[in-house]
Amino acid sequence: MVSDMNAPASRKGAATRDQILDAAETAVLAKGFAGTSIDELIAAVGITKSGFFYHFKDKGALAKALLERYIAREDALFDDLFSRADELNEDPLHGFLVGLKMLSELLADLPTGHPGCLIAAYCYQDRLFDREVRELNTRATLGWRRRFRDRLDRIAARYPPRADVDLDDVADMLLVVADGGIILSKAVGDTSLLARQILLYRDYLRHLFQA
Amino acid sequence: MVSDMNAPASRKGAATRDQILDAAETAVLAKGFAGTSIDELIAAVGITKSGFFYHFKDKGALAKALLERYIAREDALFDDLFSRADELNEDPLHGFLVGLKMLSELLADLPTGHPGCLIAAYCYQDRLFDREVRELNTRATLGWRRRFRDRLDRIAARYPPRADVDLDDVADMLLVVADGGIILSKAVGDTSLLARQILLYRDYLRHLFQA
DNA sequence: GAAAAAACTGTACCTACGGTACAGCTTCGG
DNA sequence: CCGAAGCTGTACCGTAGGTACAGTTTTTTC
Repeated sequence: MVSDMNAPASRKGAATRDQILDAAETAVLAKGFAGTSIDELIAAVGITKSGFFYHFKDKGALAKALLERYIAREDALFDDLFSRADELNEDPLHGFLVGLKMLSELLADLPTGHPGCLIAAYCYQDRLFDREVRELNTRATLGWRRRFRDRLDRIAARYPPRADVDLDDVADMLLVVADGGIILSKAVGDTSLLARQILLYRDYLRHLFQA
Repeated sequence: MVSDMNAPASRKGAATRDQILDAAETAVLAKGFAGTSIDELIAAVGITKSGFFYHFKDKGALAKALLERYIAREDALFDDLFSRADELNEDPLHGFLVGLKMLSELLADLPTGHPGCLIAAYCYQDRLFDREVRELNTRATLGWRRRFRDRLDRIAARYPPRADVDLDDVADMLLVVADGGIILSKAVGDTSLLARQILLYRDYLRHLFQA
């Protein structure tokens, strides 16, 4: 192990920055962006206001960094989850169904429920953000549509689907069920609701391609 | 037309109050509750700050009134829509499917897309509100679950469903698809996405009870 | 181990907003 | 023409976001 932390490595500032982002993510998902004060974040992390503005030039930069990190994490999660499901299964339909089962179980294992989707939170406050952040939101969503659409295309090649459903819509529906499931989970205070909704979507897919 | 505006009628204050609520609803759905200032509301309506506080004792009272009005409107919309669908159809399944078709068309006809669901917006900012408002949110959601669950029970009596799906989950799924569909519509800037997602849910119901 | 860069602190100050308090004015139905 | 509803005007307070910038400590690099 000649090198292991040589690259842009071991900057101490990155740790503080991450702490700020952690505190901000929790707060934004619970109180909205405008409802989250910089003062509460620096209190949570234990730095001063000047320290905060050293990392982020203004609150807008925090918003952008928060979303970028969230998108990267979700991407990594989907990569990991569905590539593992693929390894276990040759058939594209079964692979996707296994991936959805795993996703559902992962969500069911969150003891306090899903913390919330930043994309959804930002959509309901989009006038607070600049064009750049809104475009980031759109691009991420379209990227996930494409990701699932590609899988559906591979499935459709082997299991011809009914002609009257648009596969982009079916791909979107996973995101729809996830985001809607998070909201309903929060609304009724049922942490397991989201996981069951994912299974309903899975059930729909089975109907659609195998019936 | 001896009487038409005699009841508690023609209070001038109610009109102003409604204007405040209109401005607030638009603003809250675009910028969040904390991001909506009282100053912008009074500017939009053309009253003074004192005028605002005459109608609402504080911002929390505005939040509550906003949600109460929203819930009442949605309830009225569902009442109207599905009772009309019932009149056109004897069969409970066909009645529900017709109602969903009508809902989808209604949503497709909104030229600027759905303005957003206050329930969802409040869920992502629930720490800003007191217990009362959060409970209002929960009760409304459970009421809608019950509403759709009742319809599903009537359908299930005639068309026995598969045993492995919970009808509460299927009822929830309509709210899930609606709330998630609104978010995805906003995220990708496609005003017709929501209507198509409702039709996918409708398609799932057909599969579930008729396959 | 010293220089340089990174990661902060401290102070001071400005504006906007939520909220309070309260006195006064106007409009309109009975 | 009285009284209540529906406001306006003024003044004031605390908190939050944000700016500016000089100074200090910690870390990295050579």
